[in-house]
Amino acid sequence: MTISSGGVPSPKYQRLAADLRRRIAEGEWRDGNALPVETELEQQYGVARNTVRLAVDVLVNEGRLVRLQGKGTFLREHPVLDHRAFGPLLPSQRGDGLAAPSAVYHSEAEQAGRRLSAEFEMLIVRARVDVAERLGLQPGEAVVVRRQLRLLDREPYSIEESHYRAGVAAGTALMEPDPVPGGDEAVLAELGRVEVGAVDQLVARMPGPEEAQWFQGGPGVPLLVQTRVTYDRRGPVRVIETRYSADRCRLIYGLGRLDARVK
Amino acid sequence: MTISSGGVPSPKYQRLAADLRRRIAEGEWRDGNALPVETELEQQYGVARNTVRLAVDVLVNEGRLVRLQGKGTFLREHPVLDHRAFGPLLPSQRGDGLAAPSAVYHSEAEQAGRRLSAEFEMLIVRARVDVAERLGLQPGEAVVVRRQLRLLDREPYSIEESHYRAGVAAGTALMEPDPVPGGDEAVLAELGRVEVGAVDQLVARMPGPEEAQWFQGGPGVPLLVQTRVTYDRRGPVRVIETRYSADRCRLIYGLGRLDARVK
DNA sequence: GGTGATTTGTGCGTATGTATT
DNA sequence: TAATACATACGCACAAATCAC
Repeated sequence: MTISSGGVPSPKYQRLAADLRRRIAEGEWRDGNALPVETELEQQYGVARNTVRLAVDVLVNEGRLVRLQGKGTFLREHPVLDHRAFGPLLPSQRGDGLAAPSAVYHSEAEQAGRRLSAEFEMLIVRARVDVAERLGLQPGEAVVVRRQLRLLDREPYSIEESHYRAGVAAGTALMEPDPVPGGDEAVLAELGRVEVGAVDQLVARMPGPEEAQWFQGGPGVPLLVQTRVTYDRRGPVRVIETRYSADRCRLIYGLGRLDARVK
Repeated sequence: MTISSGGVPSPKYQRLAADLRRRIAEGEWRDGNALPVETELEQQYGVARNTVRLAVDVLVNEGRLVRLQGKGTFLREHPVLDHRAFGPLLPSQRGDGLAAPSAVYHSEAEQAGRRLSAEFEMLIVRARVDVAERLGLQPGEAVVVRRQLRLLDREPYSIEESHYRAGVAAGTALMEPDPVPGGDEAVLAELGRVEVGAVDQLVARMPGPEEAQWFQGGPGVPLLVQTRVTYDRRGPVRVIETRYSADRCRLIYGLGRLDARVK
């Protein structure tokens, strides 16, 4: 073991993990270069391959390393795209700070030199209990879910699902299995339901198996989940749940008066 | 193998993990009961102990299970406490929606029947590059960091760090190694620096080793990190970075007009 | 296009350590 | 103290994906 095993009586694989962290921080294996292969790490540290794998597992689950079968082990890349979830928009963008039509997403990405695309789905399902509660529905009542699967530079970025009470969507373009040009907000406005407020709830958690499969993030990449309930003067209008791959997204909220500096 | 290995040619440990997920979802091992011990799972599924551990590893890193040496393997508990990061406060609370004095935290916890405590530290350090940038400082300039380590029912909940430019804090109570009664906002107000706006940036990531040690969450529990830059009319005032253990916290933002329903 | 070498993935077995009960 | 249960560590073999030739 070339690792200082002096005062710290911790297990080998943990010391090994700590040493790899140090070497990463010091800049070995910059950019896209691979780490030494497992057999070489065995020899460098004089441990069994199993121990090497345990150590690398730790860093993988911290989101620092990615293993690719047949290729090697690499530093995880973190190309982030900011998304302004609320607040003053750039002059070139429409909206009052609350609504974030698809166009806003795309212009954010464009200005960062990235490309955002989306697939659309519409489905009618029984409301999840938490959705039903927020919309004031009976448990098990039907809701229309309009889903956008967003890709950033071809890679999974977010899943956005708008939940509408069936009665609201009935007979409108919201029942069509296609995105509404101008955004769902336009349809709501025609119905006289202009969203003037919202409550956002933010949580982070690890993806479940289906989510992990879609997001392709692998272990160590949490999801950032934003659950927005929008309101007009009559009450709740819709629930918008957006799940972001946390290594690709930062959510921005502009709050209060920002006349001085908008950053 | 009692698992249906029919159409799915995935590895044993992954099928085993999927089966454990199913059994968890179906309610075996409710409340605080332990899962079968590893040797029993070996026999139930007819695999090596190593394979059992690989499968359980998956669920541990998804945040679903916790392993306790000498005791067993258990479902992870998720007692969450909402924290209102912005928006209309309850009538019993002071504040304009922007500032969140410690008193607010405590009353939130109290109303949920939980108890929140905090330890305080003050330190003077060179500004991190991102903090320096946001405060408009030269790289490496000194900042005063006022840190609150918050515990919820005796368990680690959050780390909040306010970063002040040294020039701002000099000669004020902000240099004292104790919390300011009434909150740091009171001191800023005396200096004529009333915070009127803020920009929040939200990200989720896995904890580093020191963070993991403090939060005691183990693998599978991400952090939710809120980085707030507050502004008065002259410019940025301070950077407040708050790291939450994601399994114990939900952040709430009230946005726009919420006269109708405040939930 | 294919073949073999490389590299990580999966799976088995065994032994011993450490914390809890 | 003894038994239980997870943690650490070694070893081996073969599979699957990738890459260089």
